[in-house]
Amino acid sequence: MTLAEKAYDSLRRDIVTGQLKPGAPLRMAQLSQRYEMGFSPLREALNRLQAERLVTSVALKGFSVAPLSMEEMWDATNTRILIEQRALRLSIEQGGDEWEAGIVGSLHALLLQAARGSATEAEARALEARHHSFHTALLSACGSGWLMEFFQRLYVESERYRHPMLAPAPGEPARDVQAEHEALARAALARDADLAAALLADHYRRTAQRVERLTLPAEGATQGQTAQAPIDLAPLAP
Amino acid sequence: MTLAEKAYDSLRRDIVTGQLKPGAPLRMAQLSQRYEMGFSPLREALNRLQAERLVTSVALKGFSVAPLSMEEMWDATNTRILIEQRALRLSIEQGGDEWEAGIVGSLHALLLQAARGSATEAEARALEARHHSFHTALLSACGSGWLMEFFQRLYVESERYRHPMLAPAPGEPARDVQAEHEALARAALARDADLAAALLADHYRRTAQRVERLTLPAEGATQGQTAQAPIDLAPLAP
DNA sequence: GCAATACGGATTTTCGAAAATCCTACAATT
DNA sequence: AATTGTAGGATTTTCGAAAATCCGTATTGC
Repeated sequence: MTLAEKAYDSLRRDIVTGQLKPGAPLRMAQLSQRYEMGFSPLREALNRLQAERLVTSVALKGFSVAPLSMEEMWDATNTRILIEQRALRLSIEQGGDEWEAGIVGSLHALLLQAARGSATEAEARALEARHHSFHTALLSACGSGWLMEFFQRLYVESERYRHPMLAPAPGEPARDVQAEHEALARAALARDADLAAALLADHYRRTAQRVERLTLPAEGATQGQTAQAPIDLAPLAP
Repeated sequence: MTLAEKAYDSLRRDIVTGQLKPGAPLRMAQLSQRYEMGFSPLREALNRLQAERLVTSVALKGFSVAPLSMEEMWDATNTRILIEQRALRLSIEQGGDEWEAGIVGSLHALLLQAARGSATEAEARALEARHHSFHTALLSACGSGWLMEFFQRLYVESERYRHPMLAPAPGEPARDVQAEHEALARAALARDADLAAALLADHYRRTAQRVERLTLPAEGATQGQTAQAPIDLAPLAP
């Protein structure tokens, strides 16, 4: 694995997990220290991330972490629903035994990890990985490289919004996400395209609504870190 | 404009117009000579293009122009129809005076340039630019950054397939593309979403079918440049 | 007093060479 | 004869410094 690839992975993770805050400027000298490498591999990674809209850049003024906003989140979830409903319907039409096995297997792995909890950093990462695998498995038989690519793009985007929300929120009704995943898998395996599509849309809208509820109270905070803002989307240096 | 941006534009154009053939390896030394710049800006551009799937790369083995194929083309057109139908419907719902003016204006400019022909290189480029502007104007009121981004991605992709097809083909029924554009604009301005969506899908499917007809005869050609293959999708050095 | 301009430090961008890696052809061994 | 091992050249990747650019400050001119 080349340094540029390492840089890409590290930066990507740090952006998605919010270690690098939305809007934060990314100075070459800082990054060079933080990741212990020269400018070249970093620039390479930053350019790829820019093309994926995880970072923005202005010529001769450098890079910064792409900002987040509620409008953008809703745009992403709506587009996500469009893309994934299509991919899901295609998969339900065309999927064979392998597709079904992939769903059953990845759902099982997801449920195991969910039962195990996501207290530690490592557990949270494992849960996220299996969540991603499950959603990928659902759509994997759609036969469209473009749909899959757009799905991946939007998945990462949604991860940025979901991440601060992993810890159980105070005063939020509990939600059994894994039950939703199970229902979704069942509908897909039963080849009930309409039901599966509806469940999928619901799943994402529910998540978006929760993100919105947990974020808006913190939105008022202008700049200085307010004492107990549960989620922080404000631009702030790393 | 930085060198990296120049490199990006040049490479992008040369790939889209087929000057750099699909599958052709992109050696740093060659590119450095061709575009008269060092490695750094080229690498930067190549990484951005890789994220956009216009070039592929293997670690330590370098970059090459992304290949084309009929399956990929159909995938791109189908996905395009999904994305653009949604964006068009949203625009028809939400578009105001500015949106209408944009359509009328860009259509007018497109028709003027089309009447002027596309014999020279410069004319062809102008026509392409106005074609792009028109399709962008149609969707511009959708209010979704993600839909617009995916639209742009797929537009470029389709351009790669359409480009060899600019010259009128022998033995092909003439097609009045601009009439299709006019009908599309009329339906959109009349706020007839269903008709507009249907015309849009038709427009793209027709184009895809034409590309397929003009390409398949040349598909048999294995490697060596066959004498008169009208379109060449085969990997070949620049 | 205010605007415009020039300077200095900080930052990005680019270059050219060094380091690391890959591929090919050839030789040695089984 | 086939396979493995090995040098050589070609190519990519990375570094560190030089060049170019930007931003804030201070200075000059009106």
